[in-house]
Amino acid sequence: MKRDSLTKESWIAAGFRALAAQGPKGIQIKGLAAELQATKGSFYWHFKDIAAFQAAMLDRWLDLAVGDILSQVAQEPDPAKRLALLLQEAAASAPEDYGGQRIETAMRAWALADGAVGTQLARIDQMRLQGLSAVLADLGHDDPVLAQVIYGAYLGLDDLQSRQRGDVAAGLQCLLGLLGPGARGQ
Amino acid sequence: MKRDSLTKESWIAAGFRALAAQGPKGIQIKGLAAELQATKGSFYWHFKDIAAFQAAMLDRWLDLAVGDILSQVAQEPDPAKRLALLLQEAAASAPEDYGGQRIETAMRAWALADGAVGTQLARIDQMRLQGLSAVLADLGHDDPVLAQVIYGAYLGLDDLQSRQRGDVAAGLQCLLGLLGPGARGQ
DNA sequence: AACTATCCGTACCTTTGGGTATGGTGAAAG
DNA sequence: CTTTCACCATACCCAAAGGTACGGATAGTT
Repeated sequence: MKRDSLTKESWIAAGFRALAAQGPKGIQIKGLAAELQATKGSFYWHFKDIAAFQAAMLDRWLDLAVGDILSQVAQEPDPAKRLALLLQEAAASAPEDYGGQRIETAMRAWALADGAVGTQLARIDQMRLQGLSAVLADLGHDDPVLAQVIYGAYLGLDDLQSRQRGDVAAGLQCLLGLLGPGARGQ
Repeated sequence: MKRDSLTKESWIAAGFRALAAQGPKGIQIKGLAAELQATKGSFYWHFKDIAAFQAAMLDRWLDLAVGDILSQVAQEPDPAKRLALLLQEAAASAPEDYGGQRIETAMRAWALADGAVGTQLARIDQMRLQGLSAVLADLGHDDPVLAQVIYGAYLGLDDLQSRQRGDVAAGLQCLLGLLGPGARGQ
């Protein structure tokens, strides 16, 4: 292998960075190549076309978004601490090389304009909701809508506070306070 | 005036419809002209260029998103009913000619990729949050974060449930239930 | 009837981005 | 030293989209 050769991962990471910075229109070969100081020749060596590249990004995204978070959380014995750990892990953003904090919102925006992205997003949301529902059930909350409310509030707060003042942690703390003393695992 | 002549509003409405259906990339002259059964000649008669068209959409959007909703809500004497009325008006989607239910999410996605849209969205969010905060203050909730939580939950639920099962109304009902009996104005 | 302003269709230019073909370069194997 | 293969640069084609110039059609005006 040559010393300075790029990998699929290099291109995928650049794709996430461009998506986070410029939206879906940022995912274009010439732009990514410029940032990687390469040309389209390299891109078409690693990927058949743009569609294949997008599919690779979606595969990678599932790892970044869910990964082994849920299994890690499941190992925490105390239900209340499980909830806190879950929300903490959810707030942990992707690595800076992969778009950092803004990648979550950017992917959700991309999902609106592309069916394949939407399908993958539906899978990820469903996994997260299932994990959150399980934790809430252990805390005695059996309303299936509650998980959607908490997760939805997290998503909405993240979107809101990218333009308004405030921080997501305080919002979630406020919401958990409404659930009663039993849920505040600290 | 000729009998079948298009107006600025015709193009703007078509722009919102295309945005709601295909995302920001749907806003392109040829496509809009095809739906209006016209050509680019008409577009460039009504608008200087794409940037001017986008600016006109943003102006129109502020009317659609806020309009006289807040002043209408302010005329309701009962604070609890004010909250219910506010959330009800928020759930009322834009006219179908202007993208209907999906336009809100589509605009928020567009805001991520375009600074001017983001600025206008910040204005709209700020007006809505101020109105919601005022109603909540009348109900005795003085936590300034609470308005962000409720509004954020509404936004997040709307996004979530476009791909998952559930309805926004049930989610908001669940959230308001946590606020205590005083807030359930029905 | 002639004139004018409004409104829009058509033809054309230019840029941009996806995609392909092909040749070149360095590292490692023989 | 030569061959091979992984990796990439260059040049080119093509389709699509923004933008411009100009002419034609229609309604109202004088």
